[in-house]
Amino acid sequence: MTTPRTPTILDVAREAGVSRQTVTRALNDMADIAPATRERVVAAAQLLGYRPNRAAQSLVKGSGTTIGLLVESLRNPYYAELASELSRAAAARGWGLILCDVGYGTDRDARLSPLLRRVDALVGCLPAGATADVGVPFVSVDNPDETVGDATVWIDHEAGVRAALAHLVATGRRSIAMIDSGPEPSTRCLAYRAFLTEAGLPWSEQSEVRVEESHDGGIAAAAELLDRGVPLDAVLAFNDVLAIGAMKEMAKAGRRVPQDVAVVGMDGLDVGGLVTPELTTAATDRGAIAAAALDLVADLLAGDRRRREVATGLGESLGTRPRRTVVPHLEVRASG
Amino acid sequence: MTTPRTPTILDVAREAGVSRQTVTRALNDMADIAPATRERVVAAAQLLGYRPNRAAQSLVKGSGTTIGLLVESLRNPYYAELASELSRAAAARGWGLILCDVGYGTDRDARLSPLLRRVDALVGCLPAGATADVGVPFVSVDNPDETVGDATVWIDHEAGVRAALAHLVATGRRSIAMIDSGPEPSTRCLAYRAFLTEAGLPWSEQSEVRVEESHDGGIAAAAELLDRGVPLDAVLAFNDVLAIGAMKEMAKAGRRVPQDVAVVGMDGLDVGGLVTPELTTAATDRGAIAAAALDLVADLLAGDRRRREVATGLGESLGTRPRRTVVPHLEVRASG
DNA sequence: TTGAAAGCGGTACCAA
DNA sequence: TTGGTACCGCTTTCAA
Repeated sequence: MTTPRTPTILDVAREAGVSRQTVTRALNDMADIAPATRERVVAAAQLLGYRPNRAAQSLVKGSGTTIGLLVESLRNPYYAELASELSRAAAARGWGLILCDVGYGTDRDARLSPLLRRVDALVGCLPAGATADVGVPFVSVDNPDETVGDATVWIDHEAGVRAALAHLVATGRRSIAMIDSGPEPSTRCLAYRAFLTEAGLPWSEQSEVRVEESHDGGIAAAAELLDRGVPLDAVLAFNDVLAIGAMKEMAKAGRRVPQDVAVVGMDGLDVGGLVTPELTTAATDRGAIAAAALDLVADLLAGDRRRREVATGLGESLGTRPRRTVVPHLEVRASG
Repeated sequence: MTTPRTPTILDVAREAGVSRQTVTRALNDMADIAPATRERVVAAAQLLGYRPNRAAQSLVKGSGTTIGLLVESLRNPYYAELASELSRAAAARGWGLILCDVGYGTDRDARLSPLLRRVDALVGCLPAGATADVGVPFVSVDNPDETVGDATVWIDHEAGVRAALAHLVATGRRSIAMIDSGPEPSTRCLAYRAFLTEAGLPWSEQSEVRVEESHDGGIAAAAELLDRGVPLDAVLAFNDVLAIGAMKEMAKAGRRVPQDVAVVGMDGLDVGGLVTPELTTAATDRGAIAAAALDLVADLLAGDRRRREVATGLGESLGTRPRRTVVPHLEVRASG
């Protein structure tokens, strides 16, 4: 038994006894077609299970922009909220957004390559130095390593850290530890040190813990801090996920939050509102981050065009478009 | 100044002084091309900012499957976790997954239509009777209304409810309320009633609250239950998000959870592990749900083919493939 | 109202 | 090692 290939517009035309243009007219609700003819065509298409070939359609109409979103895992609420914003921002521009949940650890590249042949550009939120040279424009979001990608959305975490610490100081805290993430002191951590110094607050190596960026990491960090037995009336965490883990461990160890020790996170995730007490956090505007990322993608896509104009002697000059957008922090959102 | 149109392979060929096939060879790392020629071509492509047209490429090579994922909002952790699984399952099949975060309320269709011209099928997780007749195969996930979509992933919530209630009863609870969602009693709610009856446990209309499916809904529901002043030593919630809201409100009202009142959710979301105490929940296997959904998509896509065979007299018979996959619940995950 | 022909931008096969 | 040519499936323009 021969498997018939998937039917094309020609098959429908043959079946309906008309030409292919007539099929197009019928199936696309165009004018100038006799109702009877249309019905016959529609019936034929239905019978054959015809569905227009998307690639052919795109080829002739222009394919529209599709971008890929790279995240470690959508189970991390930070990425989930960002993806939500990006999806809407993309939809607003009429762009498609292909999701690539690369997952922690392994075969990043394996998951990546099938994606690359489908997108015009990539927006990525990957911590490590992964994903260097893909073939398409690449906008990295909140990546401390600015050498990654063709453009960067940079979040002003220094301001966020200062706001968070100012809040703690204003509420009378003096022994403030920091839960940092990553092998090296982050920008946030450096800002933390600078603030403490300027404010004349105590700091020592014992004030900092460095853990993996996860809920469990937050738990481990809090346990470690308590273990050290140093004075501690507040903790600033690298982000909300860590902060929530820390809060949980503090409570488990019998410390009252925030009476005994205040915990402040960064990001302003929804989950911060689910826990008790609600998490105090230096929030970022993920809508703005998403918008900035898509603007950069648009710039990059347009930049190719501009570069071409110059190359062909038609353009004026390249014009130095910023390849780095700085997104500010919002106010500190204190818990009830 | 004329804006040059985006360069095609022909432009590169002209620039490099070769034929277009040679360009293809050079750019696709194919054999049988002189290194010098390749370099020249690559340079020309680089100069022109050439990038192959995806649509054209797809047209000639076969476009590969791309599916769309419809969710209310990725800010709802349930959808986020499901999207994560679906993304990976799709990647494993070499499929692309376009995300459509339709958002609550408004312009669903507006967000939907640009998506439809990009996908071969749709997987949707929409509660209301939205999105009836899209032009592509549609698999609805966990939708109580089975008339929606061409196939359904059905979750055996009845078993989940029974397991959850059995757990409560085993720990000595007798006055068990239910927080339900939606205007009508859900399947879960009916299962709840049946279980109570069979177990000889008390039930009255006062035992149920019906609220909007959100964290705030959970808060409101708990407040309402407490207001009623009926006996209450346990609450079963329609899902984890509601349960977490309820837990929070209970604690706020001075009820100890779980000593005074136990709260059980359904879903088994990660967030259940973030709150204190950790949420007890009747978990589902979202990996299985995702796999089932993609299997159904594959069936649907293949079904078109089969239908065609029959229509053209080549196929045997349609064969009644199930259009509804039932995914079981996992065990109840009790808190510490 | 319908049909014929010319592309859209690539890749593949065969001949040079 | 390279180029010529057909063709992928659809839409659009122009005639009939």
